[in-house]
Amino acid sequence: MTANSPIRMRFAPSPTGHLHVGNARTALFNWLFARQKRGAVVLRIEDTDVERSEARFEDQLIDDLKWLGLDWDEGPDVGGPYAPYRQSDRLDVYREYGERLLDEGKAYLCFCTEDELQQERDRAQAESRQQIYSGKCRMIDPDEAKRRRAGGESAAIRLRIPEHPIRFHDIVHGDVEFSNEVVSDPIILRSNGMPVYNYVVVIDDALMKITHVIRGDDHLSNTPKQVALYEALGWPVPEFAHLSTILGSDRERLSKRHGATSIANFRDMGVLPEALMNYLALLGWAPTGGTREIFSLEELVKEFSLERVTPSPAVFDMEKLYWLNRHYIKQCELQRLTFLGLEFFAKSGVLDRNPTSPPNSDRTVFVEKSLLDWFSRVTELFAPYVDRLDQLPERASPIFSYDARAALAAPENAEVLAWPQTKAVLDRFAVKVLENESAQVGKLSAEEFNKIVSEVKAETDVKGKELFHPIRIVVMGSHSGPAFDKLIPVLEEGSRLNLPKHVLSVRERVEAFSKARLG
RNA sequence: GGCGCUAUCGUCUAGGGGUUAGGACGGAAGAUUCUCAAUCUUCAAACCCGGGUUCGAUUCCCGGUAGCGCUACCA
Repeated sequence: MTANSPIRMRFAPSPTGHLHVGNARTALFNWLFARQKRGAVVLRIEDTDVERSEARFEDQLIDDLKWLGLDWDEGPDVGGPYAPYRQSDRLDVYREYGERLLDEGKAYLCFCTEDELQQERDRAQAESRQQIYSGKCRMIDPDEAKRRRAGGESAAIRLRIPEHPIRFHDIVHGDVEFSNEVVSDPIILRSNGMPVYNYVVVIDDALMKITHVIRGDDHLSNTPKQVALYEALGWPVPEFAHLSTILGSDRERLSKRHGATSIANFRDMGVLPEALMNYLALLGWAPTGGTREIFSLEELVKEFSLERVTPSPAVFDMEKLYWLNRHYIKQCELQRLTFLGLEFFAKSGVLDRNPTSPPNSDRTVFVEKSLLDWFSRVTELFAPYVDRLDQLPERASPIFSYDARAALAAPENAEVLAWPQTKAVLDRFAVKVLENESAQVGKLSAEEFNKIVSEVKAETDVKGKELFHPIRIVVMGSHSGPAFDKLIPVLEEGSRLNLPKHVLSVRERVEAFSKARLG
């Protein structure tokens, strides 16, 4: 690796589903390193596994990556000097180099059948020996082998592993050495002509001039095979950085069993991309000093360092992600938060999706200005209370579904309702609201409401929570909730809007409550 | 089984031959608020085990143990 060659990184997911958090972290670290070093980022689609790869997953992957705020300089969607960037479009290249290795004697044809190989492995297993390929076909004369292949015998191409230990450097793990005794001659091209992962990565990384390979440490044990390939081809070996595994709370590899693991899951839960990225950066990396926790993508680009990446596996902690998400929700510009929240309100049914909205825009809800303004105030009111945006409709439910009977019956309200002063407060409050002219038309202002409260206070001589709790139960159905100043106007305006389900005004709430209370 | 990687509070981590082993999430307590949340303050909580090396190891070395990974004509 020449020291002054431009830094080139790659992110190489398989299109087998939505982007997983582990892969997202790998993508992030690659991206951070590249952007910091002013290097290039390549997106390459590894679809040599025909069984599991699907074209539509490629689009999902790209959407997920973009949602996270990542971008790339070369890739199947944007092109670039080393195109194509999809492995299924590069099969000729792999075959060409396979033949070259064969001609140079660095690789050989293997005629063993899968059954034979399986038996070999079983025997090795039974005798508790190393399960490596016996090398049976290593000695076949190359010319004879070619004749057999030409004659129709099916053959795979295997790389010859050299007779010396294989060493390489890893930025996070240091020097790593594998004895050649324990690494099998790997198949690089299957008998059906399809290349194998450990081979194509090397060909592609080398041809695409990748200088630093950052990937999950599940590839660490594969690296010696790859290093042997670079050497066989006479190509420079890149720098490696193997990132630790992300574990679930049971210390097992994070999987669907652990709940949300794909980027799409987090997006659908209303986790902000900046929160996810910040969290992922902290999984395995810490800044100098180790005390700062909040980082934007731009700040990470400045601070990030591969040398400071921890080699030990990390347990994914949802609570800490939520903490960051709460932080970013509070930071979030209200307009953006409102649009994000609208999705979830629409999903919960308190808001109609505009039937005239374009068919492919199910992630965007179109609403008229008055509705938008009102929802932005609802969002402002309740967003500080949620871990994730999908909890917004639930938190805001006192606005949308008011149930006087339930409020009277709720065990958590029982104590407040039983206070001796409560009856007087309730009575006076009801009278005041009902006789208020603004309240009659759903236009009670915060000021007028406060005036009513002070009058109730003066007339009943009840103050503090003995005063506020009963009133809050009437208005919200619960003795805890947001401040009245902001809540009252939201209720009043909501009652005048054309929503799928009518929002009750303060007066309507008082009427319903009195009716339920007094029979 | 073989090989490899890893090992600091419950979790993410800082640190590093001599420290009161630091921060954050979560937990507990208190302050504040009409309430909840938020906020602020305080508290509890860790160097896997055993051998070396050393005046001194949590830190360096070796071994053990445990977890994870690889051991495919998967990626």
